[in-house]
Amino acid sequence: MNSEQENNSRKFDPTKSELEILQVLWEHGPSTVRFVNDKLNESKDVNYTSTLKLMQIMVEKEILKRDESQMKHVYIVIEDEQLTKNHLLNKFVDAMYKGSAGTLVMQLLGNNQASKEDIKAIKELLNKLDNE
Amino acid sequence: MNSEQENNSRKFDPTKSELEILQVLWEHGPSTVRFVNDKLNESKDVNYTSTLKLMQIMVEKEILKRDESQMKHVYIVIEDEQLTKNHLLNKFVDAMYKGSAGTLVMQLLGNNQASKEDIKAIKELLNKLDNE
DNA sequence: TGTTTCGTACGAAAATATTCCTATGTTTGT
DNA sequence: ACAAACATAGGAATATTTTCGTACGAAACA
Repeated sequence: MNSEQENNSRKFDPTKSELEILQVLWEHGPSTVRFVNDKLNESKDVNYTSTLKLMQIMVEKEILKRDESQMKHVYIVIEDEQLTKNHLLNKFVDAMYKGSAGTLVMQLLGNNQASKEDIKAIKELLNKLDNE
Repeated sequence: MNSEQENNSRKFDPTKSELEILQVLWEHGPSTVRFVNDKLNESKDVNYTSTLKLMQIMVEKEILKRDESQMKHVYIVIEDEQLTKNHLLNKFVDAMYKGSAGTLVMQLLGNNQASKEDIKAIKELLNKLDNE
């Protein structure tokens, strides 16, 4: 169905690198640059000041805010994780499936990209939706 | 479930603009630059030679091939649409939901982003999967 | 045939995104 | 107090993506 719920969320389009940072923050909550950088370095090679710079830019863009009360600033995601993911998901569905969520799910289910547990959970959710 | 089926498809990562072009070609089949550019101009403002350049680059990258037998070259998508979408979907799921397709579907279903028809179709597909 | 229109090729400019160097100050430990 | 380790700030260098100006040949047509 349509997914153009053009929510209040302002046009927010994290770049690839910004998304990597967001993922760390989503997973671990408010963090210092050092922590985020260490996490990033588990999978790629990036200099501390690069991460710092990026996070500073994200503050400017109001993607993050930070607590400067300590010397080691703590960065916090501003928009709720689910809201952001929702927004990105909608964008993705619109772009790739012309807004048809059903088509996407079809593809997901039809290509064995969902586990047994996934499928079970989905069925339960569907049942729950039925009873409403 | 994991969705790292690292398929044969080479690492293919269309940029934003490239994706817009792919969408036109997916929807309308092999097309000339003129046609694609006109389509793009329905929603944004872009110069003919910009689109041309982009499509030429996509040929270099082997995202597109082209038929030069006519003066007006006809551009054709190389990789199958579904394969590409699959690949992008996997990437998206991995990035946003740590590879859990179920989580994504949850979000989709849980947020009224799926229509009644979508839901019906999904149920049917689930039943079909059951009977296999 | 001359001119206008439409096509491709190519390089360079402009806009974005990413990385990191350098300066400078704070904390930690000896 | 001094050195080493660590923090931020900011600008510059790179890399990538996107846009478009210019050149030039083919087609359309008056």
